[in-house]
Amino acid sequence: MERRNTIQRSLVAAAVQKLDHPDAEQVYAEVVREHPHISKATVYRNLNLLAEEGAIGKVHLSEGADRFDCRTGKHYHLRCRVCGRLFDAKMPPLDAPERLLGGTDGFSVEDHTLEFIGVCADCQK
Amino acid sequence: MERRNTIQRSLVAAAVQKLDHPDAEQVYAEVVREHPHISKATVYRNLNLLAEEGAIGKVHLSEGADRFDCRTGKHYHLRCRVCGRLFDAKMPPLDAPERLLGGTDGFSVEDHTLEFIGVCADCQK
DNA sequence: ACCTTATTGAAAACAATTATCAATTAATAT
DNA sequence: ATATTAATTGATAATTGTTTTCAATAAGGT
Repeated sequence: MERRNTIQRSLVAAAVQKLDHPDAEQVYAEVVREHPHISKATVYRNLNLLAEEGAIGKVHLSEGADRFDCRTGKHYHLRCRVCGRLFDAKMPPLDAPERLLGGTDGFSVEDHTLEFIGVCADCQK
Repeated sequence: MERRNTIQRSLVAAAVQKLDHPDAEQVYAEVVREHPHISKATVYRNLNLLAEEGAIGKVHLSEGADRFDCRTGKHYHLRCRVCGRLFDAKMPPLDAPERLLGGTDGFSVEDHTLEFIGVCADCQK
């Protein structure tokens, strides 16, 4: 199952770089301009492949479609509940917040997600 | 639009009390035993109504269907990635974690979600 | 050029949820 | 009790976001 370099794959990767936290639909819209025959399934497939191999990040939110992120290091997001835009939080990842979990009966914490919800500067006007 | 007391609504509420963080499907399965003619749409509608009025909690996770919670106060959850079960975190809600967000360009934070992912005691065996 | 196999495109399948709408029913007034 | 009326229901269709299927295509090595 060695990976091959397809033009579709690099177009998808480039679109994630170019766009700001796009969802799959937006990536498709961007790629289809250069490559009008690409299938939506190919976009989804490649987004997932790229995310699996760590080339991009996949962000699951408390509302709406998944977003994709060219920043790959662990970081949190702020989601504007008005326009839906995502912003990178300028905040270091919490250091082992599971230590705050007093006595969780042998549950072994491997990861956590943290999402901030609010209204962005533009939408406050 | 004043709310009425229907038997369906109270059965849905009772099922959420009885079950442990069920999803809509599980609530339906429970209610349909007593009330075989209930529609799935009615279950979804009432879960959302109850959540809106604060009688139950609705939990959106990073995977799978939404869960419902008879505990209504703000608290976090641990999700077992093996069996999917949800556990209440014995941890006080973070106090204004948005203070850790240095300079977020006028974004006003109203809320946040925090979810722990790992493996529960049972699934570690 | 040839072979093997990953990848593609198109469409269907899928999962979770919401919308539609005529029929029913709870709460209120009569 | 009875009529009124608007919320609610049940059944189904529609939606949204995503994955699966599968025959056809194309990469990359030999």
